[in-house]
Amino acid sequence: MLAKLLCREGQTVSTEDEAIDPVAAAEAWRQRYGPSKKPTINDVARIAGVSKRTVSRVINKSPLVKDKTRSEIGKIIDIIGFSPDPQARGLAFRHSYLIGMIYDNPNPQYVVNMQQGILNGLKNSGHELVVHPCNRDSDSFLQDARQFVERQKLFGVILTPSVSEDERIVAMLREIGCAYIRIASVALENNANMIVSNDRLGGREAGRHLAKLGHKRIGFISGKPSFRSSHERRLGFEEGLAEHGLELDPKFVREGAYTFQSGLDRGSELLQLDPRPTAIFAANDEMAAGLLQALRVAGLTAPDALSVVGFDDFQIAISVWPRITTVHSPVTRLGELAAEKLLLLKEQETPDTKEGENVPWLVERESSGPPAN
Amino acid sequence: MLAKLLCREGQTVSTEDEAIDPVAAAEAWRQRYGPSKKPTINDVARIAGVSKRTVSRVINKSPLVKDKTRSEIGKIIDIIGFSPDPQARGLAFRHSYLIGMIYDNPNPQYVVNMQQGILNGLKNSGHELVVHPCNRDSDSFLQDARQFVERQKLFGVILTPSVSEDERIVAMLREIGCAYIRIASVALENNANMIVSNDRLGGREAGRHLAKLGHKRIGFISGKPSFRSSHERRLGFEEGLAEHGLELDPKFVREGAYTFQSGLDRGSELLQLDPRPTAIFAANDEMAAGLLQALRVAGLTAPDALSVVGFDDFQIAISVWPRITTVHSPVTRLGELAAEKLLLLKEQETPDTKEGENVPWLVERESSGPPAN
DNA sequence: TTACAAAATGCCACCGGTTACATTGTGGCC
DNA sequence: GGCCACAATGTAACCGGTGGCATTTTGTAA
Repeated sequence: MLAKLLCREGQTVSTEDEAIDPVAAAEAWRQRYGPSKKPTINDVARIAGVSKRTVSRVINKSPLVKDKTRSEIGKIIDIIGFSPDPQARGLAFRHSYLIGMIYDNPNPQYVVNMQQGILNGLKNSGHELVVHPCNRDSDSFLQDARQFVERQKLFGVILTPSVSEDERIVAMLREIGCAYIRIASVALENNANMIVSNDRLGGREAGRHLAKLGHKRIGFISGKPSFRSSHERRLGFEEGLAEHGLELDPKFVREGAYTFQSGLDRGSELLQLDPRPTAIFAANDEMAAGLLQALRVAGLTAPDALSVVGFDDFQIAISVWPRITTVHSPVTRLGELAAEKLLLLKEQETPDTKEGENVPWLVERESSGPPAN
Repeated sequence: MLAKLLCREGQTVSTEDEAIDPVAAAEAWRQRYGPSKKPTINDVARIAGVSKRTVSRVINKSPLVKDKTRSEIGKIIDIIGFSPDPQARGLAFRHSYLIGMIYDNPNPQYVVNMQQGILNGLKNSGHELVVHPCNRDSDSFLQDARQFVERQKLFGVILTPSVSEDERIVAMLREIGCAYIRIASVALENNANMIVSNDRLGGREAGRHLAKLGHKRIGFISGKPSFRSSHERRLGFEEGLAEHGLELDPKFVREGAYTFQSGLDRGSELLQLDPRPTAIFAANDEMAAGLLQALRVAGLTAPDALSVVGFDDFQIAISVWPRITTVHSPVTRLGELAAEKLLLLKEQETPDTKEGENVPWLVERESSGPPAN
């Protein structure tokens, strides 16, 4: 009995070696301060009985920490709910945990899908998304962007079309050493910094589709020439036609502006031709919808009078009748990939650049069919 | 000659009083470090020959600084291009310069317009916008939001419908002491924290419009009952009708879901009634577009067979034919007001709460007209 | 000119993390 | 057992600002 007691005491004394049980101490701490107190690294260090430097090492996954120490500190962190202050961390690291999305794409659905994708890719990484719409024609465009990046010491930025095609901003980012990912329809540089949407392949699908349906007089409505995607979609479209021995007749080609109205206007022009085309590929859904409108105005309907194919597969493609056969562009996925790549970029883990991962695909709906006759 | 020299020397000596010319010193500094060096408060202090605390006072517009000192420091700041580091500042102030936008509105155009509006309101304030889409039905909804706010120590958040109508998140924000502005269709609390869009007044316009056109059999397609705006729009609509001695017949009322498809489906149902309504107010444009679709499917056209009025005045309202007569809701402006109010909220300058500032207005287009007969 | 309050400024610690470097513990080897 | 290399941890300064309080300067009345 006495021996047992002594033994116990002995144990108690021996545990002084590692102070008291860290788990108990952490729980006591949480008890004492209530559930809303936000702990700091100092609290963790005090509870664990180590210096804050050691806690810092655990946070940053330094290999220089003994396993036992690491796991104890880890437990404490879990129990008291510590998470390092991004501001303090950023101050020391000389960068923030903010990702900038710089864009000038006027299509709300593109923007929102892209944002959602980026956020998916950022999830649980401790980073947040800061949005920065811009206007490339503004005099202060570059300066604004630079200030945005430098003031917030952004972790990195993601550029979407058409800003992503602007070499000035890329040069600026490189100059100030800001990590960036460019999302574009085609590789514009070293693909470590690129996510490409392969619009050309999508255009090819559209071309194949109309060719296979038997169309011969085929038209195209482009976007503004300053939009690279429009160019790519056209190139691919022509490739798709060429596979079937067809080519685009310049008199059936018009320059639109990615807007509903331009699709309506250019579409009306094309419909007045004699003979008119039996199928038209519009470089985006918005214009395809305008084109359907033009048909209606002209007293015609798709697909019997004219097959219509769009590009993007946004909501509008299924908000009109007939619903638009279109090329689906995985915008959300692109955003996700961009975010993931950006994070890897900073970890020096040169991200493996799988080629052709994002390929748009055709979605057949009611707006296209075989030509009349 | 000698005197002159002495005089010069004398001046030089006398200026030791205020060290050397601050402007010259600042320019020399900028020369020495090149254009890309980012100055800190210490650089400014050193150049000005004062302590950083004084510079800090200038930055924060403390009245305790002599005018001369203030203007000298101001000049130096301009010349070397100093702007305080938000992270360091935030660390000391225990908050960041980030505004969160928490939203679950599925309409991309609403989201983008709102973001743009908020950014307009934030312009030149040194604050940035961090976006946080969420899902109110998720188990981790509250926890995610809380972590978002606390981790980034957000300056404040802006809530849009329908999160803005969720009392749980508001309670949480209040508990952790985070400033917030709720944007909603109607005042839900003390209006220091509210921006109201007065959807009821917009609905009233819609009601008046159809009543004035002479319609008697008038229908309504609502949004989900969980959306307050839908309720408000309906109330206003009924008021507008009532002004002309009309009331909404329950058999002409259907519950939609703010989606194109629901407009199409509920619209088809209403069109099959006999007698069918001669006018229908859809609680948003998306459903109004679906309703137009339903008309087309039924072989009918607007406005002769049916007048259609929508709400929002988003792109889709002019991307269909006939273009939709709709109630314009100034979403961008609401965002701007919310941002401004949030900034004022923190400055304690209780923002003056002009009532009825944001009133939706009717935009007449081709989808509405007098009833047949 | 002195006295003294008020205005203007400086000093130092601190916000919550980090890096550079010093120090202590540990195991292997002779 | 003693020496040494290396693993594990601690110390102090720093990132770029801020608060509290002490100190100096200024303006004004006696």
